[in-house]
Amino acid sequence: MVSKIEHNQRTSCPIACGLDVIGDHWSLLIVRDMLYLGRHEFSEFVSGEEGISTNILSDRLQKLKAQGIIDEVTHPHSKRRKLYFLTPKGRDLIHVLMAIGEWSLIHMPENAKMADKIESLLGGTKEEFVANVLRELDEWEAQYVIGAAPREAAHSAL
Amino acid sequence: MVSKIEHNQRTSCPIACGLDVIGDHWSLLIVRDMLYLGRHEFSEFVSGEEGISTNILSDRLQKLKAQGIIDEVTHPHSKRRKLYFLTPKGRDLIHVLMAIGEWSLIHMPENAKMADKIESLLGGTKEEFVANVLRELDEWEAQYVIGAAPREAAHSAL
DNA sequence: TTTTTAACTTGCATAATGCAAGTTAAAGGG
DNA sequence: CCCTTTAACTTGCATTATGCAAGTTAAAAA
Repeated sequence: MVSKIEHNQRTSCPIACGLDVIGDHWSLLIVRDMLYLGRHEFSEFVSGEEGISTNILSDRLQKLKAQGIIDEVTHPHSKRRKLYFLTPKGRDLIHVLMAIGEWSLIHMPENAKMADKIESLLGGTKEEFVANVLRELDEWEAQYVIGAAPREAAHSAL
Repeated sequence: MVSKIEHNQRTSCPIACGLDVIGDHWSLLIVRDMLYLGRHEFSEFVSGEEGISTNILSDRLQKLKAQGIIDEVTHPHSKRRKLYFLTPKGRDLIHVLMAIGEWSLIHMPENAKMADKIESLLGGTKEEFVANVLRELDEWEAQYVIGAAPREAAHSAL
């Protein structure tokens, strides 16, 4: 697979294509931060407990933006701060993250435990959980992202 | 995240835990080969169009086995050949692969196209597709893996 | 017995990562 | 206005992972 820098697909396989974009250790953790943990700023990602270093974070944010997975606006209170948020394409990664989380909880229960923040969102069914997460994002975006209309899930195919 | 060699968890987050095990470029492609493409031998993985090199393949097979995601038996026709197959834990990664594939087909349609082999398995609903894939694996295992009873999916939680 | 072949190793060059220490420009405070 | 702080990056450099080609080993085939 080699360099994710160039984002040149090696194969037309959907799985290989997807992995070329999100198949590294940090990208999906950043998406997780935005999706589940309410993080939106550079400093919030840095202070996550996995300890990403600033050069890698900077690099990944750039690549995720280039791929249309995230976007950014300047913080309303300060021009030197940025607020990152998921595009519809990025939001749809929730299904990938759910699958990974579910797999870990089932097959590595001794290691994996749910964060309190996430557990509190667990209302009932998986669908309700997804809806809760996306609604939270909508509310946040309505407040911070200018001109952001409530988004609808793109999901339907396959 | 650093070394996947030591498999030491950095976090109890299910997503981070999962990514520690399968969050590299090659592991999920190997699982894909076994799950969707009917590949079971070292040489078959090597000849895949993504072009994994033999040292990496050797390393990943070892790690996947150590994680209980795959297992191996010696080929019935030859003691120097091995047949690799997915454990129930490995099979359950089908949900992760489905999510990634689906995401790619929706959000990167210009790059991602389904393999013929996979397309032919697409009967109707997603559930039927999963069932078809798993049934194929059962049939293969019944033939090659001694003492392998038909497995049932572990999926239910979350 | 000699030659193939499958499945690995090994060595070495290149690329990606981690870590610490800058850098730059906006905010805030006096 | 000037000095300090801070957010978001860069840069340099050591460490680690990856890619590639060339072995190695032991079982099969000829």
